[in-house]
Amino acid sequence: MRISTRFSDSIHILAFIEIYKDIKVSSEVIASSIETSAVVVRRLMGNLREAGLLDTKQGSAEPKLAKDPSQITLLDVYFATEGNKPLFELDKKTNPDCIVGGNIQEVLGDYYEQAKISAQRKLNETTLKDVIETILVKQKYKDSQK
Amino acid sequence: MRISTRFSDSIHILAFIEIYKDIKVSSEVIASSIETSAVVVRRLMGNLREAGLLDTKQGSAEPKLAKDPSQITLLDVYFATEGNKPLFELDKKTNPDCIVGGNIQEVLGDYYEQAKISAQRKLNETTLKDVIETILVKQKYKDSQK
DNA sequence: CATTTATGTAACTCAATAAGTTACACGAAT
DNA sequence: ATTCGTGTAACTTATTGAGTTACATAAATG
Repeated sequence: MRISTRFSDSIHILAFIEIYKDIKVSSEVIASSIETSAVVVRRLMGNLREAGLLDTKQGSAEPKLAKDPSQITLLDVYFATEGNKPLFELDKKTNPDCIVGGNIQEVLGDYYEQAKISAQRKLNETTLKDVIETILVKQKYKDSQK
Repeated sequence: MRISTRFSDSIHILAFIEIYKDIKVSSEVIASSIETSAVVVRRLMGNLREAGLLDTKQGSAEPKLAKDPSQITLLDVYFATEGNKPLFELDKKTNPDCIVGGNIQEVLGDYYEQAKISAQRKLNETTLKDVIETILVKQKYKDSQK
């Protein structure tokens, strides 16, 4: 299983907006930090807006977090970008006339759900505030090494 | 993130082999339970063999589990099929000259690792024996409803 | 208030990858 | 010896995420 870079990129976007909240921040500028295109950034910002995590206004380069960073968890961002997609893929169909094929999907589905919930619970323990603080601490250390 | 059907299919294969251990089981037969092709099944069986979970012999339709079903966890199968691929994708590169871009990969990597371990721990709690038993119980219930 | 700047979004291309197919060498069973 | 089955390489196809182009519309600016 693999979670696409959309998730990482969305966290990146939110962290960037919060850290640089005092200056103008266009999708172009954010894109250059992620090293992707501005359109991709805008698309992701659209998801974050729909999820109620971000406020944006067309035409104005002034995105704002819709909540305090301490109230946004990685799980919130996960749902905003990945929705309710399953973490583990089940087959579309297996042979219903076979004992194994006829039952395994349901059985595995239950176990997968447990593993997924477990991962999500962990993501829910970390807030955007934690991420930002850790980024700033790391940067401070780098600066002190120069 | 999404784990491919290879994982589900591999568990399916192992469960099938164990349940039908008294009769001849060719890749063709297993494929018809999964509703896929025999070559795909053989490829997966190759992975399981490499991981030390399955014994197969070229030419003979008699695959055997290499361990007792109670000693094979879903995590073992996970590693056999998915290896050590990350659960969450990080960007290949972000702008090192930006405070956010220069630090976020390392920061997120740490949090991702925690979530991944959490999911894996859950997968490690379930054995092939559990899966097989649950399949058989479900089947028994279905049969009793006829 | 006209011009510039920026967002929001649709439509398309491109690349990566999982799944499925064909082909065939080689081992095992009969 | 012939048939059956595995192991594997090489190819095709489908899906999907990422990136691009284009443009309508909203806000900022001088």
